[in-house]
Amino acid sequence: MAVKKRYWLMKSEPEKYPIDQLKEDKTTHWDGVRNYQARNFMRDDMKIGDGVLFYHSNAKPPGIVGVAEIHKESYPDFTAFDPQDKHYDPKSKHESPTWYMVDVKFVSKFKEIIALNELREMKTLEGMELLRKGSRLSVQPVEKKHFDAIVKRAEKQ
DNA sequence: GCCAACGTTGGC
DNA sequence: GCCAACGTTGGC
Repeated sequence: MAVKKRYWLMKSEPEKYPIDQLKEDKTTHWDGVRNYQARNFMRDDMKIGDGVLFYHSNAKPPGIVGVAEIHKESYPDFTAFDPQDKHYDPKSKHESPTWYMVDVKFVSKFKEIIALNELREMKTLEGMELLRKGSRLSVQPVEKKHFDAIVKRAEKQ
Protein backbone atom coordinates (compact mmCIF):
# COMPACT_ATOMS: atom_id res chain seq x y z
CA MET A 1 0.00 0.00 0.00
CA ALA A 2 1.49 3.30 -1.05
CA VAL A 3 2.11 5.76 1.73
CA LYS A 4 1.03 9.32 1.11
CA LYS A 5 3.78 11.38 -0.44
CA ARG A 6 5.32 13.98 1.81
CA TYR A 7 7.12 17.19 1.07
CA TRP A 8 10.30 18.67 2.47
CA LEU A 9 12.67 21.58 2.24
CA MET A 10 16.41 21.04 2.47
CA LYS A 11 18.97 23.80 2.79
CA SER A 12 22.38 23.79 1.20
CA GLU A 13 24.97 26.51 0.96
CA PRO A 14 25.70 27.04 -2.74
CA GLU A 15 29.39 27.50 -1.94
CA LYS A 16 29.39 23.96 -0.59
CA TYR A 17 26.83 22.15 -2.71
CA PRO A 18 24.77 24.15 -5.22
CA ILE A 19 21.82 22.77 -7.16
CA ASP A 20 23.95 22.77 -10.30
CA GLN A 21 26.17 20.20 -8.64
CA LEU A 22 23.15 18.01 -7.90
CA LYS A 23 22.05 18.39 -11.51
CA GLU A 24 25.45 17.17 -12.63
CA ASP A 25 25.66 14.37 -10.06
CA LYS A 26 21.99 13.39 -10.58
CA THR A 27 21.91 12.00 -7.02
CA THR A 28 23.82 12.71 -3.84
CA HIS A 29 23.92 11.68 -0.18
CA TRP A 30 22.81 14.43 2.19
CA ASP A 31 25.56 14.18 4.79
CA GLY A 32 26.56 16.50 7.59
CA VAL A 33 23.22 17.16 9.27
CA ARG A 34 23.97 17.45 13.00
CA ASN A 35 20.66 18.57 14.40
CA TYR A 36 18.39 16.02 16.07
CA GLN A 37 15.11 17.38 14.76
CA ALA A 38 16.44 17.44 11.21
CA ARG A 39 17.90 13.98 11.68
CA ASN A 40 14.59 12.60 12.89
CA PHE A 41 12.84 13.83 9.78
CA MET A 42 15.44 12.14 7.60
CA ARG A 43 15.70 8.96 9.64
CA ASP A 44 12.04 8.39 10.41
CA ASP A 45 9.83 10.17 7.93
CA MET A 46 11.44 10.55 4.53
CA LYS A 47 10.32 8.00 1.96
CA ILE A 48 11.41 7.33 -1.58
CA GLY A 49 9.64 9.67 -3.97
CA ASP A 50 8.91 12.43 -1.44
CA GLY A 51 9.25 15.92 -2.92
CA VAL A 52 12.07 18.21 -1.84
CA LEU A 53 12.45 21.95 -2.29
CA PHE A 54 16.13 22.77 -2.74
CA TYR A 55 17.02 25.93 -0.81
CA HIS A 56 20.19 27.95 -1.09
CA SER A 57 21.15 29.37 2.30
CA ASN A 58 23.91 31.87 3.00
CA ALA A 59 23.45 32.97 -0.57
CA LYS A 60 22.87 36.27 -2.32
CA PRO A 61 19.99 36.14 -2.36
CA PRO A 62 18.89 33.13 -0.33
CA GLY A 63 15.92 31.27 -1.79
CA ILE A 64 14.46 28.17 -3.41
CA VAL A 65 16.23 27.15 -6.59
CA GLY A 66 14.66 23.87 -7.63
CA VAL A 67 13.10 20.53 -6.84
CA ALA A 68 14.57 17.18 -5.88
CA GLU A 69 13.14 13.97 -4.52
CA ILE A 70 14.08 11.36 -1.97
CA HIS A 71 16.00 8.65 -3.79
CA LYS A 72 17.14 6.42 -0.91
CA GLU A 73 15.78 6.16 2.59
CA SER A 74 17.91 6.76 5.66
CA TYR A 75 21.16 5.04 6.47
CA PRO A 76 24.04 5.99 8.78
CA ASP A 77 25.93 9.17 7.91
CA PHE A 78 29.41 7.74 7.46
CA THR A 79 31.07 11.17 7.65
CA ALA A 80 30.37 11.06 11.42
CA PHE A 81 32.77 8.08 11.71
CA ASP A 82 35.68 9.79 9.98
CA PRO A 83 38.03 11.73 12.30
CA GLN A 84 39.32 13.65 9.30
CA ASP A 85 35.87 14.85 8.33
CA LYS A 86 34.56 18.25 9.32
CA HIS A 87 31.39 16.60 10.58
CA TYR A 88 33.16 13.91 12.62
CA ASP A 89 31.30 13.01 15.81
CA PRO A 90 33.07 10.60 18.18
CA LYS A 91 29.75 9.85 19.89
CA SER A 92 28.42 8.17 16.76
CA LYS A 93 29.36 4.48 16.62
CA HIS A 94 29.01 2.01 13.79
CA GLU A 95 26.89 -0.26 15.98
CA SER A 96 24.66 2.61 17.11
CA PRO A 97 24.93 5.57 14.74
CA THR A 98 23.85 8.96 15.99
CA TRP A 99 23.51 10.56 12.60
CA TYR A 100 21.65 9.51 9.47
CA MET A 101 21.33 10.74 5.93
CA VAL A 102 19.25 10.11 2.84
CA ASP A 103 20.01 10.26 -0.86
CA VAL A 104 18.27 12.85 -2.98
CA LYS A 105 17.78 12.94 -6.75
CA PHE A 106 17.69 15.97 -9.01
CA VAL A 107 14.28 16.74 -10.49
CA SER A 108 14.36 20.28 -11.83
CA LYS A 109 16.04 23.62 -11.51
CA PHE A 110 13.92 26.76 -11.58
CA LYS A 111 14.68 29.26 -14.34
CA GLU A 112 15.29 31.79 -11.59
CA ILE A 113 15.66 31.59 -7.86
CA ILE A 114 12.53 32.35 -5.86
CA ALA A 115 14.20 34.57 -3.33
CA LEU A 116 13.33 34.57 0.35
CA ASN A 117 11.95 38.10 0.14
CA GLU A 118 9.59 36.98 -2.65
CA LEU A 119 8.52 33.95 -0.65
CA ARG A 120 7.67 36.25 2.25
CA GLU A 121 5.38 38.23 -0.03
CA MET A 122 3.40 35.21 -1.23
CA LYS A 123 0.05 35.09 0.56
CA THR A 124 -0.26 31.40 -0.28
CA LEU A 125 2.74 30.59 1.87
CA GLU A 126 1.35 31.90 5.12
CA GLY A 127 2.43 29.71 8.04
CA MET A 128 5.33 28.06 6.23
CA GLU A 129 8.09 26.97 8.63
CA LEU A 130 10.83 28.50 6.51
CA LEU A 131 9.27 31.94 6.88
CA ARG A 132 8.89 31.76 10.64
CA LYS A 133 11.12 34.18 12.48
CA GLY A 134 14.24 32.49 13.74
CA SER A 135 13.65 29.35 11.67
CA ARG A 136 16.98 27.57 11.31
CA LEU A 137 16.14 23.94 10.61
CA SER A 138 18.11 22.75 7.61
CA VAL A 139 15.67 19.90 6.95
CA GLN A 140 12.02 20.69 7.46
CA PRO A 141 8.60 19.41 6.41
CA VAL A 142 6.59 21.43 3.91
CA GLU A 143 2.83 21.33 3.51
CA LYS A 144 1.57 20.13 0.13
CA LYS A 145 -0.26 23.39 -0.48
CA HIS A 146 2.94 25.33 0.08
CA PHE A 147 5.00 22.99 -2.09
CA ASP A 148 2.44 23.25 -4.87
CA ALA A 149 2.26 27.04 -4.63
CA ILE A 150 6.02 27.32 -5.00
CA VAL A 151 6.21 24.93 -7.97
CA LYS A 152 3.32 26.81 -9.61
CA ARG A 153 5.11 30.09 -9.07
CA ALA A 154 8.28 28.68 -10.62
CA GLU A 155 6.35 27.53 -13.70
CA LYS A 156 5.18 31.07 -14.31
CA GLN A 157 8.74 32.40 -14.55
C1' DG B 1 30.77 41.67 10.46
C1' DC B 2 26.66 41.89 13.37
C1' DC B 3 23.43 39.68 15.95
C1' DA B 4 18.80 37.21 16.91
C1' DA B 5 17.31 32.90 17.75
C1' DC B 6 18.21 28.74 18.76
C1' DG B 7 20.60 24.23 20.40
C1' DT B 8 24.13 22.10 23.32
C1' DT B 9 27.10 21.56 27.27
C1' DG B 10 28.27 21.15 31.85
C1' DG B 11 28.42 22.85 36.70
C1' DC B 12 25.58 22.75 40.49
C1' DG C 1 16.39 19.57 36.44
C1' DC C 2 17.94 24.42 36.12
C1' DC C 3 20.32 27.73 33.69
C1' DA C 4 24.52 30.40 32.30
C1' DA C 5 27.91 30.16 28.96
C1' DC C 6 29.05 28.99 24.66
C1' DG C 7 28.57 27.59 19.74
C1' DT C 8 25.98 27.64 15.38
C1' DT C 9 22.82 29.11 11.77
C1' DG C 10 21.79 32.19 8.54
C1' DG C 11 19.56 36.71 7.24
C1' DC C 12 20.92 41.23 6.77
